[in-house]
Amino acid sequence: MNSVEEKLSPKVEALYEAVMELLLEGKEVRKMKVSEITERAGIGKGTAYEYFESREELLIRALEYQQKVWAKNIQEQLLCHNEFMEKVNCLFDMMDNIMEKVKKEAQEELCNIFFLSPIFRREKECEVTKCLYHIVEEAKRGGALKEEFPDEYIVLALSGKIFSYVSFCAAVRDGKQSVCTPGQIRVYLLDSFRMEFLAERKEDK
Amino acid sequence: MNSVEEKLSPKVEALYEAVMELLLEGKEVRKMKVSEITERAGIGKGTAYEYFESREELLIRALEYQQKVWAKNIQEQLLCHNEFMEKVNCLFDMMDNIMEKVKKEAQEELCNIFFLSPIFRREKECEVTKCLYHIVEEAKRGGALKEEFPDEYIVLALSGKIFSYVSFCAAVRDGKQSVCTPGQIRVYLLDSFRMEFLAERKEDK
Amino acid sequence: MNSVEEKLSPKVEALYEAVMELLLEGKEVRKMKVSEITERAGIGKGTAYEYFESREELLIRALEYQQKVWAKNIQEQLLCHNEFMEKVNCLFDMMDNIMEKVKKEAQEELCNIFFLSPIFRREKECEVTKCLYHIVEEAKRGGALKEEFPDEYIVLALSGKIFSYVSFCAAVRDGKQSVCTPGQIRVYLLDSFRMEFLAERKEDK
Amino acid sequence: MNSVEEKLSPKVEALYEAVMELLLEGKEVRKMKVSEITERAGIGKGTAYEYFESREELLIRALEYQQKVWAKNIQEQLLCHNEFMEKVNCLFDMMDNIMEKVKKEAQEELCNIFFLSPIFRREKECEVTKCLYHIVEEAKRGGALKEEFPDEYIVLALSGKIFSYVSFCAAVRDGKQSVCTPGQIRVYLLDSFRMEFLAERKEDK
DNA sequence: GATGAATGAGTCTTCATTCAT
DNA sequence: AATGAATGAAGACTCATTCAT
Repeated sequence: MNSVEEKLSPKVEALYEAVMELLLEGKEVRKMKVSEITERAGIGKGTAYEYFESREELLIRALEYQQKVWAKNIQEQLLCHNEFMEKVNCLFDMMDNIMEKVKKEAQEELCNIFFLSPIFRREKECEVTKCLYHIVEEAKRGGALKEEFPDEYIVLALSGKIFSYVSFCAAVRDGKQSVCTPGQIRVYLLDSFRMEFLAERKEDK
Repeated sequence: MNSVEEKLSPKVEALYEAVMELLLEGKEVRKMKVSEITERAGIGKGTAYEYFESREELLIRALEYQQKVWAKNIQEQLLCHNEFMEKVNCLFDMMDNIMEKVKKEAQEELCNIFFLSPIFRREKECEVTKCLYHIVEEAKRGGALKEEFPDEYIVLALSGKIFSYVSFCAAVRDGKQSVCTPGQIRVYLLDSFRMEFLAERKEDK
Repeated sequence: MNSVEEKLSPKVEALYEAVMELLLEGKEVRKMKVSEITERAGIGKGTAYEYFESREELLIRALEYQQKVWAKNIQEQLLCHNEFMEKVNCLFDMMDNIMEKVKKEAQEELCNIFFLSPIFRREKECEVTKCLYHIVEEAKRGGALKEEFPDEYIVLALSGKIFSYVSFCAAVRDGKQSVCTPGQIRVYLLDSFRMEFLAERKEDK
Repeated sequence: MNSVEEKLSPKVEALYEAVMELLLEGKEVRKMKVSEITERAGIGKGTAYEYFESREELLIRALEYQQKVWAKNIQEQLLCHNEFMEKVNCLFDMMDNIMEKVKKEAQEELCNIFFLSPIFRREKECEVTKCLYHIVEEAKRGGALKEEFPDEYIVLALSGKIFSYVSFCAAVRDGKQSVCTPGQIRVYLLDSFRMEFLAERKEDK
């Protein structure tokens, strides 16, 4: 029912995978050559043009698709948790997992593509942002979150903290000298979120 | 005394300005041609190569320089304010000013270059981040900020909020439907920062 | 069985031919542009780079190939003669033929490439020099040449005389005032060679 | 009285010297940049154009001049010897001396310029060739050489032998595997010349 | 459908030459 | 006279896209 489930043509799938492989290996998207991608995908160069109008379109579709795949994974993972803060915690865990798999050089590129670009080009509503809205709305209905803040601000704050965390981790991995460990920063960020947004009746839980 | 004050060769200055002009007009840095830059600068193509090894170096130097110029402006502006939260407020104002001058298409690029890249490549410590550290340390010494948080986390939280604000504004300008106005978001973000980090004895002031 | 026989890709062949055409028309190899060569070959500029890493490689391969072709022709021609001095005579004839086909401006270039360079870069043993060694060894075995001289010196002397002849002819064609005709010079050179190297029992043959 | 004696402008002299230095260091003449030459000469780039129309002219004049200088040296050296074969021997010695001073990479270039080019462009009669004519004529007048050969052929043969010797030495220095030593080749070449051209009455001398 | 050889527009970069100082 | 900053024509090379097979 979701476009992610739709079977992709095997060639298209191979192309999407090739783009992601190269990305995770630290290749900048703008520097990916069509020949590299098709070679990696194990298909002929011309074949890419059977499925896409241009290199540009191929890249955009590949990244779009990957976002949907990740959003779907995130949704599934979040289903494993009932409590709101557990879900938030789980989000941080997933970020850790993704960033660990990725070459240092790819981290910035990845954040650009999956954090920044969706933020700026809202028209193509970011799939991951939708997840955030979803759990925020749910938590509000469940009374876990304070009523006074609009969802929009809560989501903005949450994604801001996630972004802060990810960028801090990336900088540390990149050799930056830091006073705090990523773990400490994570505790600070989660505590801060809890203090600001969690409904008081948390205590009776 | 600062390298920003050093008189640049007029040709170099023209080149730097040309890069910034193009950037503010929404041209992606990676797509800027040497010919475009030199044409805009009003000099011959070869002249760029009298001062820079390559297109790459020209672009890097131009962006580096611009960051220093901006950091210097920020420092000067911040001197006009005594109280910490006034300085923070001033930072938000300056972000508004910069982003207003910029074409829609340039906003993302600008954030990439002046927010994200410095975050990821810490070795070349971001000039703007240094300003943040500076005012945080000063505020701590003055007793305006809670002692319990390390400077590193405070700076991270502050830059996270600034980034959230900027990206929200950009999205709104870009036509995104939103419940809140940028002004409201700004209030939320500043309040949140105040609640989390400001020392209690604020009241007796 | 020889690499010259191997069918070249038609594009490569066209490129090699184009280089030779330009060379024979008097164009200096170092001044040949890729665009000129491909245009002459009737193919696209990019195509040259499908087959060669660089302009440099294209030129080197083209000249290498041409040398092999000529060496092969020379070998074949030499098979038509049994007696050693007839073969030497034939070599002079072939030089005449080649140089006649060539524009005045190309003669020096041609000698540089096919005489001098191989002399200096012996590692890539000159194909034509190999022919000389071959007929000298054969003649020695057949008793036509004196035993007292090493093959190396005989070949050196022979190629020296050929070179003297060719350069003399070139100078005359170029308008140099000369006392002797090329024909007379040729006689002198061949007589000299005969006197120095031919075995005495020549007469009883 | 000779143009070599005429005092050159110090700038021109510096330029000529710079060209020779670069040449002897193995720099190909066609790859010498005006900036390299003027830098080496210790003068401004524009200054070269005060004295020469173009880079081309500068290079041609520099090489011409150098040939004259060498021809003059050769003439002077030859004056130290009375007997013809001593002079020839001396020529070989001088070639050895020159080639020894020169970087391996420069040897081919040098031979091209000072042997081949003069051969092909006779109009600008080679200074060194003039020396050869001079000693041949002198030796003939003195009865040291056979009358039967025209001077032209004798000079051609002599220069051919010198060229053979030089190229052989260069190849050996360049690592070529050889049966003979340069010394042996030299003996063969000189003996050959002696046998072919020296008048019989040598013995009674 | 699939291919990959062929293409050539588009770029960076070099360097001989000029000319204002 | 001497300079060297400025120039821009020229040329090598890349790579997205096409199209005949």
